[in-house]
Amino acid sequence: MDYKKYIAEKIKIEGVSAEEIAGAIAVPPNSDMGDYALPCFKFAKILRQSPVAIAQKLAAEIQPDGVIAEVNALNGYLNFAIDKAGLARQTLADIERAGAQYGSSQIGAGKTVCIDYSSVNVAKPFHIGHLSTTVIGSALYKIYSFLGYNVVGINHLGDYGTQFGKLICAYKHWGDRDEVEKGGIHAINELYVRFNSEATEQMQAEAREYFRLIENGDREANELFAWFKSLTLAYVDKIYKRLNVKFDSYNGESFYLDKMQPVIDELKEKGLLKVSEGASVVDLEPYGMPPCLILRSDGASLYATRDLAAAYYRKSTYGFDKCLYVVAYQQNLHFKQIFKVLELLGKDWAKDMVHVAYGMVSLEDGAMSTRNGRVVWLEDVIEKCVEKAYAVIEDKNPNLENKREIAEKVGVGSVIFGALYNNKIKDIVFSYDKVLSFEGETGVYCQYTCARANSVLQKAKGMECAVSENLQLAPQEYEIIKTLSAFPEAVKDAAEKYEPSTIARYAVDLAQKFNKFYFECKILTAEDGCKGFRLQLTKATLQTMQNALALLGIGVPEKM
RNA sequence: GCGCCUGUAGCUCAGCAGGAUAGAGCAACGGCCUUCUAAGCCGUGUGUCGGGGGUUCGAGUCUCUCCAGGCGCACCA
Repeated sequence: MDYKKYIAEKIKIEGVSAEEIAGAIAVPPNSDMGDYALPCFKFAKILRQSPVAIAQKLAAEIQPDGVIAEVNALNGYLNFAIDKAGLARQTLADIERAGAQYGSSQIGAGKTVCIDYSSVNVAKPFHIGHLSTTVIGSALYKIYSFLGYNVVGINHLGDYGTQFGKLICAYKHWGDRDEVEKGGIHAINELYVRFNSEATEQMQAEAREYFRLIENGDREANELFAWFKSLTLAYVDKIYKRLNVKFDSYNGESFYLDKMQPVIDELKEKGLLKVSEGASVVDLEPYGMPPCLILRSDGASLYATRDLAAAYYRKSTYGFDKCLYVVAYQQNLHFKQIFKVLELLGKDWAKDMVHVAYGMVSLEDGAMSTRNGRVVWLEDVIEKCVEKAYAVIEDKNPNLENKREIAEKVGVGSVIFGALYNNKIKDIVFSYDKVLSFEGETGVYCQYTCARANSVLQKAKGMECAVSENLQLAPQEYEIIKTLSAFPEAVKDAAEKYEPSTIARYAVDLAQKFNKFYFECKILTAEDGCKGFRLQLTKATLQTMQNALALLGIGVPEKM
């Protein structure tokens, strides 16, 4: 139920619509002032009365009913307290009925969203710099699906470029089939790194030739390249499985090679393509941007060309209503240019393209650098977190069954949660101290809260679960109810802002409120009617927490 | 130089399309396990919300300007 709307309809102010009033309604800073408030200051001019007088007058006009329990005027604010027991019954019933679907909706029914995320490069192992795009994109995938959208997850593979000529060259000189087969992506990456530090002029020339061979369909070169690609995919797939991430398409850059010409032709037809300094560009000067490079002076395509072709393909194949690119903010300009070019091409769907930009990851001693070996591999981070989780279980709960399985959920959850907890635009300085911290505002804290709730519910099996007729809510209970009832809104908010951290923050908030309740109100030893309510409250909290964490790709162990 | 982003407690960050005394976690110190998992709970302290103008009844939130940091700005992706 939309309380703001309900309250707004009760308030009559001449010349002000119910919608405007609903929009003005805020939440008081302190819950003992009420649940909703209408500041009356802006009506003072229209009504030619003081805000204090307006609030008092309105308070006298509104009769409490089954929904609004109390109306008060205070310092120019009109405060509303809603019927707590009513909200509690409604919320618990909603959660009971919807279960794992609580918080979902059908607002996206019939609409399609494409999300481009993770987009790994062939032959490059995952490092922590790839974590943000992967988990943010994945969370958005789950959030939009939850809201009823048809979602297409796209891993826009970096599988085209001169670096693959270098890679083949390096392999031909120094590589060994068995070693690469055994070492997988790290072995390939070593070859590439070695090429960059040791390659002679002669080899550089060879590399260019190999790249040309790939492009011209040479069998051996393409077989080698396909092999490197499959090794890469096998490697990332393992990580994706652990992180609960999936894709519907792995169409990468090379997929669009034969799809660029129509775009280039159209740019020419529409007179958008100009030759400048030998290259073909779209002039964006009138829009305050540098030109968008479409073809190099040697005629080769560029990043932008392939991205335009990909946008065309996605629009025609999926008919998206929205197309998201989860890519770091370094590429702000690139996407602004691409979107502008689409607009100039007359594509009205250019407005549906969104660059979901996020901050950069660096290390405490500066930027990451594969060359200097200053990298933190994602698999190492995950492994360390899982090990730490296992050690903590060994220490605190050594008799648990499935310790490995639980440690996996806790460790992986911790990695994901850490990457999603702050606003995505913030830069991150990676530190093991931080990811390995399992206290406070962490994923582990949320999971632990669930384990507590689960444990109570286990012990309550077979107990009477009825809620008493004259339900009186303790403040701690009401705080939880309010938070639970706000979950659907939090999900929508996260989707609108492309901001999964909203969900992560929500989960911590709910956990904090539950833990306070858990500590201050006994559940199992409460009186019958009260106990029934508290058990349902516990169950609803657990369910909502599971739903929230699931949207982030985080699992919840029953015990830990 | 131009453009975009960031600047809130010692540290890491929240702050709902401006609203009532600015909040969490970490770190520090002090309490709480013979009673529902102490990966927890409670308490103590700190803020020129980067600086300065402006709009407004009201600005951390909007606007202008300055400062600091990050990123980007033609043939890489």
